[in-house]
Amino acid sequence: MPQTDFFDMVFQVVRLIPKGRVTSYGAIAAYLGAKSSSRVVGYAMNASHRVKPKVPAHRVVNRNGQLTGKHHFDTPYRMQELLEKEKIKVENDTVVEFKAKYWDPETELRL
DNA sequence: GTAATGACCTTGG
DNA sequence: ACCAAGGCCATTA
Repeated sequence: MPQTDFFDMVFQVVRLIPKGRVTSYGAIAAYLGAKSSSRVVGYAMNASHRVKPKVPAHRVVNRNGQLTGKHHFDTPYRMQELLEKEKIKVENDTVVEFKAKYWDPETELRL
């Protein structure tokens, strides 16, 4: 499978996201050193379904905190359900208190 | 092989 | 303050 290292790194970071926390594509891209390639991160999520260890893509949202990719899940409700399971409130396809639950790899992982 | 798209973000007018 | 366009990497047609 032509999954490049970029994808793998994205999956790694996404899998490292603590429970009850969310992050944004740009944050992961920035952590990888490619803040401009935030699109690739989103594409990686799309491929996350094919990866062996499924990646918690539901914890990844855009900079606005909106569940833009919920439509790409098995069902549009799946993402919200998973988020609610993590004690993350979601309203109007948007994470409530997003900034409060925001998890920045550069700040948390980098230390 | 070229062209277009995509779960985005940043910058310019 | 708002609207528009560009850029990045990989995949698919």
